[in-house]
Amino acid sequence: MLRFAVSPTNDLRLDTLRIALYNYIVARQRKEDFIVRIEDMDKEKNREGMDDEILDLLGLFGVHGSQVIHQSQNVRFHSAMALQLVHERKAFSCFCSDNWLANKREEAKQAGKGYAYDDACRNLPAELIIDNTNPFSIRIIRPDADIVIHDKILGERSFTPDGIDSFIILNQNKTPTYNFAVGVDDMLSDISFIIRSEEFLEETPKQEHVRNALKYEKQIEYAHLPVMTNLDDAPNIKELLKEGFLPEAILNYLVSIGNEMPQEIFTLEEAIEFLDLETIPNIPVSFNMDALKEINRAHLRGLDAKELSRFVGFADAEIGALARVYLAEVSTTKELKVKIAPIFSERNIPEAFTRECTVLANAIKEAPYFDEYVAFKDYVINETSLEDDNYLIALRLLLTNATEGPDIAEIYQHLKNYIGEIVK
RNA sequence: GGCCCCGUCGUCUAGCGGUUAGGAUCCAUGGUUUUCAUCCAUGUUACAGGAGUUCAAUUCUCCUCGGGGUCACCA
Repeated sequence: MLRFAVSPTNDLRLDTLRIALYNYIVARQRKEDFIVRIEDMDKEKNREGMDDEILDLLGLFGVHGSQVIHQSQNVRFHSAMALQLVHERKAFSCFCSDNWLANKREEAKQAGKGYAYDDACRNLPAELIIDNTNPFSIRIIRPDADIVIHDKILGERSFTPDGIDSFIILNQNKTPTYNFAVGVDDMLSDISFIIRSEEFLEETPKQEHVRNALKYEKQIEYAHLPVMTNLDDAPNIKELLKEGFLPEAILNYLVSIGNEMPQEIFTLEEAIEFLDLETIPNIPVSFNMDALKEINRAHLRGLDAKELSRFVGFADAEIGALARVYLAEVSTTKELKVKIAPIFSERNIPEAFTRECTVLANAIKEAPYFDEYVAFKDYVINETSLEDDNYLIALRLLLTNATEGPDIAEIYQHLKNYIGEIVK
């Protein structure tokens, strides 16, 4: 069982989607189930409806969970297991105040050392606990030996007890903390393989520690993907879709970034066939709009002509083929629309070309049908006896409503049946 | 600051002890296309720095410098 865990507090980001895709792809490779877990423990930050929005977006990318779990539904299990740990003296009540802990942290910083809780409350006598009316949290007792993680990408990593620390598993209000909830939930869902961003690497041994304390024996496999940087001013998924990027192109980009695949352009099904976590180098990746555009362009080129035409507001294979010609210079459906729409709109002829255009238009209206551009061009030139380069620009203006663009002969091939419509 | 990771053309990268250090892109030049663009050809450009180990280091080790991550009663 693999899972994608996401909190419904913010719009789905590219790096988060990347993690979802990897988990889904590997689940399919291993022929295991895949679930989505909504980590909705922070009631303050949760955004209404965000969970459904995220699920809808995942669906666009072909990612479907066999079930959707809301973490908040598991709180009774979290509480029960925390209680069990307290009974077994693997966890203890901590009465340390926020201020006091903050001071400790500051002291450690001044001393140039890493901070770890000093276990001050670990061995409080029972009577001190019973009589204490102060609020308290529950901490799990730190492990007494290093915890070693075997990672498909990073290899073997070990973590010291100090680094793992006697961390809090239940807040003062007795809600479970992140690492405890996640550690328990992955156990409850029988998760076998976890792929996540390397920025969460330090959390992994803590969650392992929780499961060890609960005597859970199944070994979960890990792959920590190199972090994706440069995302602060990168567009989010919804914006990219609006800009005219295809989901399959975004998927292609996110799976190929920092990961040498046997071919540059691939589909989800091909990714399932080719992806090999073991060959991913441990190097941070950064978002690159140009690379994404290039991949989007390739996916648009691969579309069936009629399908492509729908993205620019038509349902006509010929116009789709025309749009494909324009992919030489643009890379999103939105940009494509900007190129195609004027062709079928009223002409906007610059002053300098009005004479040529009028003459040419009259000739074209009288012209018979020509299958080839060269014959068409020779005919109208001959009829109008215009000279020098200007007539070419004028002709382009009449045909496309623009002074520049791709090879006009190629454009004519797809436009020749519409000449009567567009040259008036 | 502690701990961890990373450093190859301007950019994205291949490389896993012996390579003329390869590709893509950008840039420049030439050519095709009676315009622009496309397309084709050619060319310039890189192992962060310093010590080791070795017959041999871009590759292994250490140090310096640079970049990133992480150190919550948030998830």
